[in-house]
Amino acid sequence: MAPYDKGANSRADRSDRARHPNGTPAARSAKHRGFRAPEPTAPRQKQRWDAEERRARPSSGERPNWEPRDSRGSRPAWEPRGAGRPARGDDRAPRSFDRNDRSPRRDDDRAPRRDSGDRAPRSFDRNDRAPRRDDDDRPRRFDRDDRAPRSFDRNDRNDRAPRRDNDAPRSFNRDDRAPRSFDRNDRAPRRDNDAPRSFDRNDRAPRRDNDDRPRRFDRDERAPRSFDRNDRAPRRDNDAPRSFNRDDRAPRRDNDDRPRRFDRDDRAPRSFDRTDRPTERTPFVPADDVKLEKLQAEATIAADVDGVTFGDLGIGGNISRALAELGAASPFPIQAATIPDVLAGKDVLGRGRTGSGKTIAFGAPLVEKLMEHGGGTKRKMGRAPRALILAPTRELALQIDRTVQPIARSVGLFTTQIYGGVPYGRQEGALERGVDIIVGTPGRVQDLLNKGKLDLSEVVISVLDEADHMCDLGFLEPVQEILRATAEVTPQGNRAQKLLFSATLDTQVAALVEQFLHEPSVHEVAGEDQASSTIDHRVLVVEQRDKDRVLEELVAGEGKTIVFARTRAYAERLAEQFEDAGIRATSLHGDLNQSRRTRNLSLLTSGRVNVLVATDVAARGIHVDDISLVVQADAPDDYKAYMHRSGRTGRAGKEGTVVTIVPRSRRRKIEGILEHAEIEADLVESGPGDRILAELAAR
DNA sequence: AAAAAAG
Repeated sequence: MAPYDKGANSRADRSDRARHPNGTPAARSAKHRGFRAPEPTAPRQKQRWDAEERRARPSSGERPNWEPRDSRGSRPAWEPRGAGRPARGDDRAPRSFDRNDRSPRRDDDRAPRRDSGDRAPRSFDRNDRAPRRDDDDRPRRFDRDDRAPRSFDRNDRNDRAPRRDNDAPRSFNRDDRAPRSFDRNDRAPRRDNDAPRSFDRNDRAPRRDNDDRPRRFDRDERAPRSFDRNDRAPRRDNDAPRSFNRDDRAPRRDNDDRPRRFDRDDRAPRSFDRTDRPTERTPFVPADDVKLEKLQAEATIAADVDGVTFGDLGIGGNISRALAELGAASPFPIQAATIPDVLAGKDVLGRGRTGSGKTIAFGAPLVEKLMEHGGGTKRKMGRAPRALILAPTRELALQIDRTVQPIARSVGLFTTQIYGGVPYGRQEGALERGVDIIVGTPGRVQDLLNKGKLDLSEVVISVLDEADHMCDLGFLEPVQEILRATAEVTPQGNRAQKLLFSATLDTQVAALVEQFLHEPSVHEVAGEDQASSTIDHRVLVVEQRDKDRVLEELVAGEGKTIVFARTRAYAERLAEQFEDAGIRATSLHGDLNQSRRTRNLSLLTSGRVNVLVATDVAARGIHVDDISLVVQADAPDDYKAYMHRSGRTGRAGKEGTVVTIVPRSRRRKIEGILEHAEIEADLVESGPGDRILAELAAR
């Protein structure tokens, strides 16, 4: 579709549906995007500002579409903006499409993040960068934050009893590990840095407690690991194997905590699993009896990375500076854990929730690696790409490119997005001109591959984000075909690399691992579980006939809310119902054309609407700052879905609430999911008008 | 069973 261009968009949009009544103007106006800079300081004000601006402006471009969705929509004032996009800043949006999409991105979001300060700077850059997409960058920062929280608590956990967990896949228990931190210091030598390391990390995030929770039980168990650790002093683990015995984890939580700490150090020792890592590296053992779920992995504790710099990990100066601009001044645990192995040419499995720095964990070393072996072909017209990054949704692919592109550009490499729903022209043109890194979704990549427009024979590094999801029916075959089309060895004769990342990486990836990976190292970050977090989980048992009214009361609050529905039709219906009720809401699902999807997501990130009703297309990886409430209008299919959906809130150590609505008949199912996810939540019967609804909505 | 991913 024409959608691309802005102008086009507008037209397209209308056609799409007029659904959105909001009337919104699209004007995200520059401000948002452009603005990012300000963020730190006073984000909110800006938003308001935006709103005003929007109203003021006529919309030129974008928004036109919106128009009032149907009649009904008389949109509240807010929407009226219709602003168009003016040039500049926001404008970015206009730019390309893709970009645009991105637009939504972040800026806004990020802003909040931590250091604002830092970011600020970037902002400017952005402009310059223009070319690139820049935006992306920023986002990262945030991520960082999120993670942070973890830390300390850990110890506490010990007490907790051993959870069971195991079962569950959760495997990761990250949390548990939490403890780590501090210890680290003790450890002394640790990497060089150690000294330095300090806790900064901590700062980041205080990690949250979360950890704790989950961890609870297990922790203890894990303890064992520890031992070894000590020995290791030097850590860095890399070598050492971060230890992880994920398996151990099983118990997950608990253990972690405590142990972790030690472990870290020890880890090395630990060995069992990983231990060797390098050497031994246990072959990823999938399954076996235990479900793979728990892949064993070496765990990295936040403390371990204190004081470590990207340079220490082997990342060059240009890339390190690009990362700093993105807000990643120093590596997060998952990055410190995987970067060395990726640079060493190994296949890597990384478990880390999005926003925990996963994108940089594979993006930075990928670019560094390309520089190494790539050399000469750089910038040659028509050169074939040498790296490929696949994601399950277009929005996630765009988000990843926003981060990877600036990193690549810092060393003269180019990325291009290859995803569906948009015209082929731009993508084919980029391929003809020659690019170094492809970031996209399976469908379009496979399409261009079969059309002979995309040559993957020189791809020596392939990344699968949300890898477990990429192994689902429907995704697996295209992914296998794509990976088969990539190179087996590098020009230097080394094995081409495959990197698999996901917050819920489990044995589901066994098929791909066995077919395409060679002795992969497995990494995870202790105490980083999704479960762990500052998220308050609630389950409301509601009569089917009262469901819609209950939902309306829940989303009536001021905070940003994402409502997950099982089907596209229900998501659309709820969005319309909310709008009719005077609530600024929009939707995101596969029935919308890409320009609309991009726009609607940006409406939420920019604050033009505070309720987004989506299908699971928005469950994984999407970063939107400050989501205070996640409502599951329909219970998730499994614990993974629960973890990914709930992970949209509680980021950066902020408070977050997840409310799941279930009919009485689904009580058992949701209880099973919560247990599997190692999340504790009380089930409460509720109905329209209950005070609890207003209380949850007010957060 | 649904959703996502090519059109």
